Amino acid sequence: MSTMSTEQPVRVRFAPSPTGHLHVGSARTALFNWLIARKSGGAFILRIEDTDTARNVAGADRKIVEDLRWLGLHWDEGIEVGGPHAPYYQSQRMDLYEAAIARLLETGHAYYAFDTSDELDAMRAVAQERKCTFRYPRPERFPDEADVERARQQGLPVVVRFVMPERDITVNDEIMGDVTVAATELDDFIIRKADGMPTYHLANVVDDAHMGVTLVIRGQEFLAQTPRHIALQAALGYATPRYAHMALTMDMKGRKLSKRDGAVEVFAFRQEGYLPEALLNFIALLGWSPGGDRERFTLDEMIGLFSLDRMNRMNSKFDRDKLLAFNTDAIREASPERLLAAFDDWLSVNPDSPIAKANLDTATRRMLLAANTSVRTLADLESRAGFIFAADDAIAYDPAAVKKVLEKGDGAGYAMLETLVAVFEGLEPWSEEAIDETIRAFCETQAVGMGKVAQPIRVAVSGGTVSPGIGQTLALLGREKTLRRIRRILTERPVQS
RNA sequence: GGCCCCAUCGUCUAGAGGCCUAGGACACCGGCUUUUCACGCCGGCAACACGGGUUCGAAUCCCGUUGGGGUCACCA
Repeated sequence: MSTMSTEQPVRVRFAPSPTGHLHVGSARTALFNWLIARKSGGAFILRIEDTDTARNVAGADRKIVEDLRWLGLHWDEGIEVGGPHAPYYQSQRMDLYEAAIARLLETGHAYYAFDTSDELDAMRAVAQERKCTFRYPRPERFPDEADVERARQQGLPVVVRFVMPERDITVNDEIMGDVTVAATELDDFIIRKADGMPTYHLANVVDDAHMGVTLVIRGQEFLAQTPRHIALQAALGYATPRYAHMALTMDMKGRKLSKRDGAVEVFAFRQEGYLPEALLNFIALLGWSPGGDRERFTLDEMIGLFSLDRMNRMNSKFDRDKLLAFNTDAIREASPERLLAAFDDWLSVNPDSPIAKANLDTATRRMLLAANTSVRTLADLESRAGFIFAADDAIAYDPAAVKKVLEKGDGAGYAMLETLVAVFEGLEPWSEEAIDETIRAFCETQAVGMGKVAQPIRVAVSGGTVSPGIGQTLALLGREKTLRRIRRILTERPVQS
């Protein structure tokens, strides 16, 4: 079978910058790396690329760790778990970069430069005017240490640039195919910034080599940069790893996924009540398909099915509706234990919700879940049943609901509530079953439809027309609160017609 | 703008020259179910960007056009 890949164990890495919570696009990159590591019996490494001191956000590494763990994408080597190539923060590996830069300087593969950003901008502007690609003008004579000293004294920025070889470079990409970039498109890029930190290109290449990374799976935005990395590897005597550049995930308009149209961080989806298995399944299908009609998989199934040659080359759009559908199914298919665990996790990341503040016992949480199997996200439980646990005077009445359910027909709904008060006062015991049974019997003797009875109650206790089953709702609410809310609406009569 | 990548329903995709009158899923529309909202079930609408080739035959191969994306940083 073709799915029984002969993939050799690969060493892959996920190397985010610590700027905040994990973005779903990054999660997708992490997932594919993780999948192939698991499938091949290789290793998945988590490295933090924090060489941009200005952009680093304190605590972001912790958030990334939390998000990755929530997804179930565990790493074999990296921050927090350690490994043979520790440390896994680039800011702690400066000696490695310094050694590499020194070697490049000594062998004539790199040189110092002192241009200010204004000068650089001016040169680019000129190139722009002449409509040609800007390429940094390599000096005929490379500055020596004395020049560096002089530049420093003059307060000029001192950077190190790599001598880009004058040859076309082909990337043998496992997704995009062979991509050749002409020598004329590449110039002497910076490998050490004025603040002494290595640039992404240098640190990334050095670390991948030292950590024994054999396969690099990353977003297509890096494809055009890869020739630089290949040249760097050649100059440093490193082997070039295999490359696989994935097409990107965009928003529904084909633009970059932005916070403006909804959650983009894994943590935000967690707070919105998505299950990691649903998110992962959905994300996996953005640019990958095992072929055929199947599209629902567990993580374990994905490991078995995954292969790079099934990756698409075209960008995909993040369709939130489809994700919601996946989540709906994941909730419906989850075992009671799994669902309870997921709900508890949701409560832990939504501590301010009424439902979390109610500190429900396990039996009640189970009951709530069992009776609301039609929710699409765990957060729906809050919007559906949150009012039960809110304070009585926090209930806001929906004017349209009041008008339609209570006032219509000369206040028939209010009249119904008046009658119901007496019924509820004598109802024993106050349980879901007894309440349902009593209401059912009441409807029969009064010869009215269920809707005529249940809807007024809903509006009275919730303010709107939506709630879980009426028996469960009132049982959870308790007799006292039920009656209090009914009496309150009878006195207030919130909307005048 | 230069360079690079891409192009099947609105969206994710199946499709590796005849199996395609193009399949599945989501969304949408209609119906059923129903104490509310949903869920669910059934049915329907809907695509090979365009133009040239190659071939007995093209969604599948080639070229061009158009469109989209990426990249040209002391960000990763």
